[in-house]
Amino acid sequence: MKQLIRVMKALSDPNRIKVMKMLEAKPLCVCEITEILKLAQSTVSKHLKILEDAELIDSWKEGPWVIYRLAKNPANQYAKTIQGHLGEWLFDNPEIRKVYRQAQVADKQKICAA
Amino acid sequence: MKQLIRVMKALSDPNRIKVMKMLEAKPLCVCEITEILKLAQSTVSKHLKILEDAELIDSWKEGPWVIYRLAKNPANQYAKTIQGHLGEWLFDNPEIRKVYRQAQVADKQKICAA
DNA sequence: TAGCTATATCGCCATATGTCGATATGGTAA
DNA sequence: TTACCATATCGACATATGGCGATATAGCTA
Repeated sequence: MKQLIRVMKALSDPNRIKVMKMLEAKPLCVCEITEILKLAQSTVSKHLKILEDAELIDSWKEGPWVIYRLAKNPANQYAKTIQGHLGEWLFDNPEIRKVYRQAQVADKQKICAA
Repeated sequence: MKQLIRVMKALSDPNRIKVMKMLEAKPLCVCEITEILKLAQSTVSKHLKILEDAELIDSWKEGPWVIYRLAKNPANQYAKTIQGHLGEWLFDNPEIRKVYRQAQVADKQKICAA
């Protein structure tokens, strides 16, 4: 039950939902997500940890960045199922469409190390 | 997005998850749920309101009782989808199995007006 | 080594949430 | 009407959550 609640809690926040939808566009580094959400970097880092703990996303290092993406085939069945549905949800939401489009064109070379 | 978050928040609490699974056994009145969860009646009432606001359950009056059941075909697509999955989840969880069995045999004639 | 960049963690604060007991509401029975 | 029962709402409390700025960590580059 803890695993299920972790997933539900993780998706109980609008900014974390936005992150999930942004990552559908493409994998992103923390500074890109921070720029799009207009939150403090520490806040974004915390959100990402919550999503990662729920197995909804995963990450790897790439040069100076930590890149996050939607988790591929999570062991957590709840994460896997809900993540699948999320992919079909919310595209009619203007706020979501906006961050999704921003994610599509995000360029870490330009955003980071400004 | 608010609707989705309402559903996710509603299912972010172990006692509310238990209520959902108990209602899979059969519709129950508030005093039966209160007895099984061993919580204050006011607490149970609040949990039920949260689940009902998310369209995961609905209710009707029947004699002295208010009976709650899993919502049939909720207009809220998120509620509908997640409710469907919940029906297949967590039966391997001992805590859930316990309250499920208690719900199956609950008898409001015996529990209420003790 | 020193300094810079990206990210994570820490400490704090305001608000949200889960819990309870007490009280209000609504219906039924005497 | 009065009394009682089931349920809902209220007010208070402790804990959880989301936000921030400051600081720590890790890797790269000069």
